[in-house]
Amino acid sequence: MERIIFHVDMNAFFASVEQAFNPALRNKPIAVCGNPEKRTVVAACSYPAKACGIQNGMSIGQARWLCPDLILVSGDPEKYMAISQGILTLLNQWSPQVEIFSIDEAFLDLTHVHHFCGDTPEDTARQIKTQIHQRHQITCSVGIGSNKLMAKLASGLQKPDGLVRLRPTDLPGLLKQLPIQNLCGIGDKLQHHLNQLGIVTCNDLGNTPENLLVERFGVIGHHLKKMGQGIDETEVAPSATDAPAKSMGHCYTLAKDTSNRQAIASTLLRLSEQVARRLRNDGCLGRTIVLSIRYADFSGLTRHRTTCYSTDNGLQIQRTALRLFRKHCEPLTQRVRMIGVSVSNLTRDERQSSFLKEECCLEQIDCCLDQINDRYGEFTVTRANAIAPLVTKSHGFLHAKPNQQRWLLR
DNA sequence: TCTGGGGTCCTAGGACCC
DNA sequence: TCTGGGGTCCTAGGACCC
Repeated sequence: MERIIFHVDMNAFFASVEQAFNPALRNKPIAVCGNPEKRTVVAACSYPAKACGIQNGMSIGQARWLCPDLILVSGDPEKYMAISQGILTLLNQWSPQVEIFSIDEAFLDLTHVHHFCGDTPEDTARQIKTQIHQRHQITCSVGIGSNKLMAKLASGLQKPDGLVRLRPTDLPGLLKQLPIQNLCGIGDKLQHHLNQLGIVTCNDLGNTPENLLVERFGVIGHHLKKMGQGIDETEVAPSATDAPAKSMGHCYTLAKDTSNRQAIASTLLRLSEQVARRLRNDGCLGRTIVLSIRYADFSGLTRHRTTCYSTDNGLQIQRTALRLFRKHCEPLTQRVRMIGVSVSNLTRDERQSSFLKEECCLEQIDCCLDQINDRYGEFTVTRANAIAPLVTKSHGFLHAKPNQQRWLLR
């Protein structure tokens, strides 16, 4: 039996949500980004903005150059997550097999649903689109195919507000022209390597001898060959909405590239505190600390260290991250552009080690910090050395010194 | 005009055990 | 006493996604 797989893809999701909440933004070129005062890029843009040539990932300067009337909106991830949850609830009413692919995309397996009811898949898709629009005032494109690969390709063929069904008989014509980078899973690096082998279209990929692909790319060679032929046997795997996170992290692009060690250490501490706060909020402890660095020339590295203990303490995370930095990045040969800290190897917090004196003390401090920052906002109180380079005479120091730390009250 | 941020998954390779 | 080979687990690092 031919499978009936839907790929539901929200159109310009973040921008559409902002327009739904603020009618004054509708039908205008808008771009959702980070803090427009800092180095940031376009995370999503409306269709009038796309018409000016603006694309996701583009710098704000370039976007403004292309579209001087562009309206910049600072993104609100919590709002997008709430809408995404609402859409997921709606999709779950259509099939028990719904796989969340990202905040604005999902796969549905409707094979058995359509086996038992009279509606065509296209009818169902139209009903889903109508429901989403009525409830959230945003449009989506639905792709229908006999597997996830084809469904995703189909949804990309008509935007915005599209509905495309690809049947197996449509495949040969489509794959003949389609560039390989349109396939989900082929990014810049893989595309470059494949192009070097003369493989440009999906058809080229599907016709390449499998042993050549395996020889060049290892085990993914088998998978690449199938992708080029439009074959995808993977199931729609229902996502557990309460599945625990596998890692948590934050990264920060500095206002200016720097080789100032104190600024780097402060940023590491600030990021570590942010990560630690999330770990505590989610009741998690992490054992592997990951440092990511991007240099001025955009080269970068990622280095891990797995510790013998699990932690949710910002200072402990920062110490490990700093050790990684000293070991792998110093002496610095060029300025640092971006710094990231994340924690993986997560477990539930059982507080088995909390009887250790130092940890008890650190936990109490963290608890107080969380209460203050929850009430008055992030970074109301933080370790002074987390923002030391930013401190001016106008800031007030609070000279409590638990563990030889200084605290800064904003 | 000058390139963000938050994740997951996969593979290679080493350590370890039987 | 010395040691092959298979399997599993863990870690590190990169590629990829939106």
